[in-house]
Amino acid sequence: MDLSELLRERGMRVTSQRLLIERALREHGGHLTAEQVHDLVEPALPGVTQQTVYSTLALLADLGVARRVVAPGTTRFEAAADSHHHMVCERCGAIEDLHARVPLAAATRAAREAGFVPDSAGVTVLGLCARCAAAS
Amino acid sequence: MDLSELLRERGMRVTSQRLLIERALREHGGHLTAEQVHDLVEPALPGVTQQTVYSTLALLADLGVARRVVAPGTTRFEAAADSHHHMVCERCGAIEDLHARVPLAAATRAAREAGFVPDSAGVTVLGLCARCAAAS
DNA sequence: ATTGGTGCAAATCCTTTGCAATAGC
DNA sequence: GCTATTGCAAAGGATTTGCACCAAT
Repeated sequence: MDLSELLRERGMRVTSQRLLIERALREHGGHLTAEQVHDLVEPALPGVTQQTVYSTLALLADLGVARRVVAPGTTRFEAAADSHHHMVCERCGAIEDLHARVPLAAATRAAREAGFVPDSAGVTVLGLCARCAAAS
Repeated sequence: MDLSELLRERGMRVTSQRLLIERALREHGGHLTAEQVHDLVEPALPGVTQQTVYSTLALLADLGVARRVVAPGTTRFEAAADSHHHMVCERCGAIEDLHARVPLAAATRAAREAGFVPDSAGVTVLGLCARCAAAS
């Protein structure tokens, strides 16, 4: 299902801001801060404000099209394509994808048993990225 | 090893702020925001500033005595005692402990292979806490 | 006596909010 | 034309920084 349809289906308006921000997220592939998203779409949308980026990212997250990745200092966003895990550098805050198969069914089941309604689950590995490890 | 020794060993000063903040973290057991930590130690340390709390928490995290838990909106801190997982409510930001056995060796090994130097790893389940789920 | 820590104040950064203008329906 | 979205401006909250005083060594 494509974003335009999804928006129309919910009676929301299809704007170039929404389409372009979603595309930027999808094409970049990485974990972007709101500011990076702004800079990415600015050429195509001269004058977009950071606030529009924020509200659009929140909307995309609500729609399930984007995913919020909590990071030290700032929230980052990624396209909600495939599920993967994250390595977070404790020194510089960089986030990298981690591809590993981890069985999480037990975790989500335990969460559900605790009264929690799970939406998604993932592994976060904290440590030092290669660059910061080399520098110390 | 106790905090006083740890500090002395590194040539750092043993202050009541450091000892009491660490104790508050350990005795409370939960995931505290810097502000909550401040309010907890304020009775015993009249006039402590939020800045002292911040720098002390950063120090404790560096020493490995406390652990930073990245949460939406604000960073939280917990005593670095036992390793457990977290459920994070996407609506209200609450964090709860999740007790489940999840094999993470594969994840840390994959991280190491990617040049990352893992420090700790844990599962984060995103979703709605019982209270927020009931309210919607 | 030294100097690392703390308190105090102000600055900075990220994010949200209020309102008028604009653009999608 | 109606109203959700955007842009603009400002506020708010979390965290950091700079500097002078105090206290641990």
